[in-house]
Amino acid sequence: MSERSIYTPVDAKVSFPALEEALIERWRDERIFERSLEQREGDAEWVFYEGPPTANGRPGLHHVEARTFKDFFCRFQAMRGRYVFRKAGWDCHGLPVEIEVEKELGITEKRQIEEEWGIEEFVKRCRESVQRYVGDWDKLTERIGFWIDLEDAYWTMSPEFVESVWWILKSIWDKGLLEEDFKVVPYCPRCGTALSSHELAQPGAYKDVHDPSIYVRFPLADEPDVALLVWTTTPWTLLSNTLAAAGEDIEYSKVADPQLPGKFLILASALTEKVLGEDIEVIDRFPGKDLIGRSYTPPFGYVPAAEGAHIVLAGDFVTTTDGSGLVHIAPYGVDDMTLIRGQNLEITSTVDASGKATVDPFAGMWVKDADRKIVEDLQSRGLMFKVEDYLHSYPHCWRCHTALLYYPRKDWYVRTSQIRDQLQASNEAVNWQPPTIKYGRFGDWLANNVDWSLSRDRYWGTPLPIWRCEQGHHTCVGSFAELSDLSGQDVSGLDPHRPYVDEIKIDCPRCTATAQRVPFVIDTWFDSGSMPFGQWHYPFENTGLFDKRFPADFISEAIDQTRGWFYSLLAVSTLVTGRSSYNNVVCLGHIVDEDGRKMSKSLGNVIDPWAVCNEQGADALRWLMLSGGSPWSARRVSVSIIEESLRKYLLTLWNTYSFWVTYASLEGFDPTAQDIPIAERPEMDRWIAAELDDTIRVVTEALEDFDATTGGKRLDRFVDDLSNWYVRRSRRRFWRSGEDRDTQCAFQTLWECLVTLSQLSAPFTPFVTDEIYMNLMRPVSEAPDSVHLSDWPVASDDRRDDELRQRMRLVRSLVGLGRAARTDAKVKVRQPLQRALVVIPPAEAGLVAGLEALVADELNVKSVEPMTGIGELVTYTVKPNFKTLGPRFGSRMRSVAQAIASADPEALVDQLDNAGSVTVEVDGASETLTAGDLDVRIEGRAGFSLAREGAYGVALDLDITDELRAEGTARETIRAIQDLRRSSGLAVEDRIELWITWDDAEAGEAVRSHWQWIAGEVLASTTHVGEDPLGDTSTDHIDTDHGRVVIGLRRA
RNA sequence: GGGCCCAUAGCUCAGCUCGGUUAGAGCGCACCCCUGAUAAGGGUGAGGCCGAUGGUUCAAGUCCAUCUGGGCCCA
Repeated sequence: MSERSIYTPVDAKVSFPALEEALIERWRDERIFERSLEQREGDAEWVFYEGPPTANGRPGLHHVEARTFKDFFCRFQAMRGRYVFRKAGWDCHGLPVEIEVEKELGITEKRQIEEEWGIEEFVKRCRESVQRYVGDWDKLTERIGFWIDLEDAYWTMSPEFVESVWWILKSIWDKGLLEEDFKVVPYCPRCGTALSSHELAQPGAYKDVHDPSIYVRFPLADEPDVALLVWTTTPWTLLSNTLAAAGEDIEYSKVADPQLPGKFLILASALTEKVLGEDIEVIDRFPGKDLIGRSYTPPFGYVPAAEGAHIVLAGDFVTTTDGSGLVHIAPYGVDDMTLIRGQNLEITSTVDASGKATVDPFAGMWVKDADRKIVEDLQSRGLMFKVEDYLHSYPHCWRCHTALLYYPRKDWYVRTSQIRDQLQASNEAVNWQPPTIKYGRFGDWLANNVDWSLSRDRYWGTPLPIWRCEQGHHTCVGSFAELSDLSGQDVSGLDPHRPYVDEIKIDCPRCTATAQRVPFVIDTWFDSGSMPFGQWHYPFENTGLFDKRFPADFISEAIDQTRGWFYSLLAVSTLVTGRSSYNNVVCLGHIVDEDGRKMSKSLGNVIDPWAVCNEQGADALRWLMLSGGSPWSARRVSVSIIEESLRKYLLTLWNTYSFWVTYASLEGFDPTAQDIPIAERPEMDRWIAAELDDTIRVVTEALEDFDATTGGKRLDRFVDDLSNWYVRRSRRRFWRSGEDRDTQCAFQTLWECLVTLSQLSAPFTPFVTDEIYMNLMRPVSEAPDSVHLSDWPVASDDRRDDELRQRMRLVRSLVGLGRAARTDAKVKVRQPLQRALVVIPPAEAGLVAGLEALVADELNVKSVEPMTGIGELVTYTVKPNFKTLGPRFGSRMRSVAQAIASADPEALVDQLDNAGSVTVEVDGASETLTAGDLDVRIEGRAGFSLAREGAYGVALDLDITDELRAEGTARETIRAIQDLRRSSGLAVEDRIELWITWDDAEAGEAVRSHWQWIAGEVLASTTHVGEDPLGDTSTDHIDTDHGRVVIGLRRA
């Protein structure tokens, strides 16, 4: 290494994990994140909202995915000059937390909480539970380079956050949209609470289960020999059978009961065969409306006989896809409840809140257990027609996996269905990524919006701030100050959770009776949906900050949040402000394993993010997430896929960087010493600069558009161009003397590319890019202390050169053809050849001008010449260009194609070359076609080896003269010496003493005649031509075309 | 039962918005090359009736319909 080196030597065998950890230290020590914010203070804000995770478990790979995307766009916008405030947040409340604590305490039934532990202790443990893993989250967040303010995170359990939620609820109350109502809700009997519809939308909620499928006889009251054949899969609901429903437009049949001679059954005609088999004696057929209003005898007597009960009603939900076309109605279904209400009937429930039957002889039995008893009971009374097994998908509690019951309860609702239009209007203003979700999954959800079931009969949550007096008056409290006023005591220091808040009594403002808080807490999704307000304790504090940072420019979560956070955010802010709280949302797919299966502990296919960070590094993981395929489709992740992402991009980038630093150190190059304008640099430099410029344009546009993949793909291609074409072609330019202007251009160009590339890649792979940027920029005094403090690169017309890019594309495809020709002829590149003959359409011939030397060098030929006398070597095919001719000729296209096919191709090509256009006869009319209308292709004539593609071709002159063969031998010798240098452990800049002998005169002549060249290439300062190597040298030999050559060398 | 997404090389995925007659990458595989980035790098090649069937069109991987298989969501 030169003493003049100003760059830190680069280890080609880099350990990315170690490098990343060192950078985390540096960023922390030098406050890089804080400074990245400080330097943008006062600039236009770009607002990000963090969807708060529940930190009561360790973060997994899917969390890394979401956090990578969040970080990515924020970093990009920050480099673009925006002030991007990033406040972390934690979702603290809710059933998941309670379940976790229940497990810890060994609680299996809800009542144990109050009876055995007490609410105070239980809630205290919930609070501890959500704090337990925050340290793990913080560590991983830092490790993957997610820059977010963890110090000043919002916690949904903080009194300030709770107060903001109260304020929101009060404003909804004031609009008359917060009400108590009787509704059928999915209810978890184990957790003892109703579940919201978006809790039902959680992954894993629906599971296939086996239930009994039973057909029961409901004898008609006035015709006891005839029974309605009623179908249900929940026998326990028969205990409170209230009504039956039929489809008005469905045809029904009266058939002989195959089990009871002399009796009859009624069921839908379409289902008779399915239910009864083939031997059916049909007595009568009639439309469903004939059944409406008829009375029947219910299977049980628990529901009191009343006017309007136990009759058949019309139900538009009745279908003939399953069952019998006759549906039993009990208050355990949404449709059911509507019918029962319509009859003004009392609701009779035979099941209690823990899912146990309340009527003898079934009292105390868990309903699913009671099913069997009920079936037996019906059988003994001759009412049971048939019992089958029914496999269907049924909702379960997403946390405790208990099968849910649909249960009528009094609960508190937010009347979101009344503002459905507003919700849809809010959504209208949101930009969704991918766009299909906007009117698809999410739009449908809004269009079918149902009221938000808000209250939860639980302990750990934001308490519903509604106080009820003995008269039944309700008072909604919107702040702690208001509660202090109403209660006559200062509650400002109070923990606003159960059980403390339950002890605060107020005087009812309407009747002065004592009022007590209703015992509910609220759906935790309402908390997270309130974070735009709650994170600032709005409107009690920070109103200025809120105004500046509402709505968000960007949020991102996985697709399962469509009905979770994406909905709760939109709904809460629409309720409060009338608009959406986010403008852009990037929706991510799930992480699945290599085989497309979900990652789960039971399958043992979970990838631990820490293991990946320690083995491959966070950059590799981030790069894969951001650049590998559509983010919203399920993403297959495996260790080998991550390793591939590492090798393909990061290592190539690193090698290129390492190459530059190695030679810049050797040559003592200073990128700031001299600035040669782009226009004055060689074509190769102008080409890569043009590619760089295009990359800036494409990446910037893609990232502005929330499209990480397109940006990543462009960077990937640029790195490939840079490493595998620019550096490969320019290598020698880096090892001449430092004064040479061409060398200066090369160093400068590659330096610029690497610096800009490090900036463009910085949001993707923040670690390695900072390492590269810093080492390259260190000599530049005014450079910022991190790539993340630098400004995003701007495209420039100085660098832009689309024509040069096109020319290089052409050259590279000619080189590819030349290589194919060599492979075909089995002549290795090391053997020089005299000529390459190229075929290019005349219109494009000019494009190659000036780049022939490049092609020649790459193909190791002495010259590149246009092929003449082509006619003898190739045949032409001329095809129509359908893209231009199709629209012009429409249905006549077929005739045009025929005319072209039947014309003589050589003549057409001649005409084109001479006149620039051709004339063909189409259906009697003359049509003029230009070069663009025709697609000319060539084929090699038989017996001549030619690599060709479309209208391009390359042929090689395979005549190897003695001279060429000698040069090939010399080259072979050089390669062998270089090999020996390396295997002897010499450094690239070491000079050597070289011995060389041979046992063949021709080989000797080949070596002698190229001796200067050989010695120069291998840095031989002392040479012994024709002498046997001494004993202490490294030796090797090569078998050339001529004969054996022996070489020996040692450090000079 | 309804809605949405997906189906392209052995594997992982582009391309489909806006139809054009020769469908692209990477991995893997075969063969080969390069050697002053070297426990790296590169090239060439084989490998596809673009899930199936109909339809629209001069022309369909691309648009439409139906179906099959997989996934997600809802009832």
